[in-house]
Amino acid sequence: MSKSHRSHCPITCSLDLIGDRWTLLIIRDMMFFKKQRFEEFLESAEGISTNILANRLKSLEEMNLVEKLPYSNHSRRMNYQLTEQGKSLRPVLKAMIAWGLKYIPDTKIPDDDVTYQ
Amino acid sequence: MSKSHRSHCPITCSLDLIGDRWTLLIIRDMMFFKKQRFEEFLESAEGISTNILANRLKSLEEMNLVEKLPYSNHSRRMNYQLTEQGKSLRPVLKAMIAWGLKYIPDTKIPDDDVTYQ
DNA sequence: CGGGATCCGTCTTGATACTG
DNA sequence: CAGTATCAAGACGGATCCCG
Repeated sequence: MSKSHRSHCPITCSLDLIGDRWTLLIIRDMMFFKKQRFEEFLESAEGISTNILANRLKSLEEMNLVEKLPYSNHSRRMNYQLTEQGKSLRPVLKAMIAWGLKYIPDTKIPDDDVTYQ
Repeated sequence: MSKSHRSHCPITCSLDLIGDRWTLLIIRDMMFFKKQRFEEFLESAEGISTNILANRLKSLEEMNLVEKLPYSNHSRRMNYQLTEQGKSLRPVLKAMIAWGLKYIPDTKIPDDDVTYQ
């Protein structure tokens, strides 16, 4: 990710940026589950380890898909939030949700939840 | 890819199946560029190596996104074609194309071409 | 305590050479 | 032409440590 582009193809370039097993999961957490903190991503993203998470958050910042803001003046706590460019990935995630729900057995949206909107 | 699911989340599961740097590129070649043969994918998919291509094609077959058909009786040539399930990934690719074109500099659709439809 | 960095063993990926 | 074998490089998981 975030390496030099392999081509001018928008699919190839998109995959260069977000085509791994974790990046879109972190964006999902921010977009649909309103997660904002390191520890929340750790819990939510099915088994990501701390070094990988730190690495992906840094990449996402460098790609301007996410911005890192201090939680308050008196805490080291950080908030990670989607930028406009990050939010614009919603149609991509929605398309994947629709495809997954239709074609992958056992995928579902939790009924007690209004997520994925 | 094609390992056991990490969860019931349709995004996570979709990423388990197609969330790597090559799989969607091969599907792009079949869907938009009408490629069907091993060698065509090798040329088109910006530097994929033969073992990775063979591996991904096998995975795609096992996931029933692609089917492998003999080209003729008297040739070892194989044709790889999208199944209905594979074709149903079009909206995902279209969403990535739209995002890439809008947010990644230097991405473009070749003007002499009517691809990506 | 939150947010990482570092180290290490393992698993995955990939470039290259080779084969039917 | 369409792959397989080999082996090196890199990505990853988990534990541990660190720093404010």
